[in-house]
Amino acid sequence: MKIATWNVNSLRVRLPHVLDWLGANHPDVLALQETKLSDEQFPVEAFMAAGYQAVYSGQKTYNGVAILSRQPTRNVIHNVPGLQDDAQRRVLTATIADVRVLNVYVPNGAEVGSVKYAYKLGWLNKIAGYVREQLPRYEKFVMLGDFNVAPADMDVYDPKIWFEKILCSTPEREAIKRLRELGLVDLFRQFEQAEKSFSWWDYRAAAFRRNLGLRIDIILASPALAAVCSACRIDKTPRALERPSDHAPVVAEFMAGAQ
DNA sequence: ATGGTCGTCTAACGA
Repeated sequence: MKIATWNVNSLRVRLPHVLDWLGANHPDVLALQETKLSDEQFPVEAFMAAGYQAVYSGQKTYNGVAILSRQPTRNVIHNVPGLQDDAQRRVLTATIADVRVLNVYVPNGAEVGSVKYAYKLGWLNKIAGYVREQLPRYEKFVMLGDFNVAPADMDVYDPKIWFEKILCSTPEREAIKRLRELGLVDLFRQFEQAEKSFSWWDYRAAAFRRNLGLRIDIILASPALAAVCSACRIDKTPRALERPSDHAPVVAEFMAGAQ
């Protein structure tokens, strides 16, 4: 089984890239963030033709998450306790085969100390409460998406520049640490990885060409699922295409038994 | 160099 996450920064613009990537990689599950589409505009047919079902929680212009899967999705949840009244569509939960999937688009936070930063920390706290309550119910649980947090200095091209800046501040990193303390495992760090492995590069200043990036797209798994994970990698290929998303997909593979 | 680039819509704003 192969499970992936990708912030596409507008599914309308990136649909050709996503379809090409599905064809080349045939993941069982692909969690998307920043679709920026209302539900009526979601390209269900294009994915169906590619062999994928889709569930989605969208809004116009901003945010929007979706889960694509080869097998049917069950028990789809669009809301989280404490975030029911949040108009921002940032979370989607569904079961595929025997895996409970929680797709998140964590708020960016704009700047440390801002109103958006407070919203981000509150949002992370509520999601952690949801995970604490849900995780014991599922042996195979995966929380993945754009976390908008680089968990450690090794996930940042220049930790001095980013010291206590947004995406790297101590309270944000502690929020991620708390998720790990609930038992979730950062699959990427279970394996030997190249130094300076990142999943997001700013569009500006030729950041991708210079590999000035951060690892903010993350796949966290329950212990039972982490135990059968055989690989986790970032696929930089689509970031090098014409008119790319600013994020690259992250892919985790699981040995039979997670099928 | 306190900028730079995208995507949303066509003015700023969010990332």
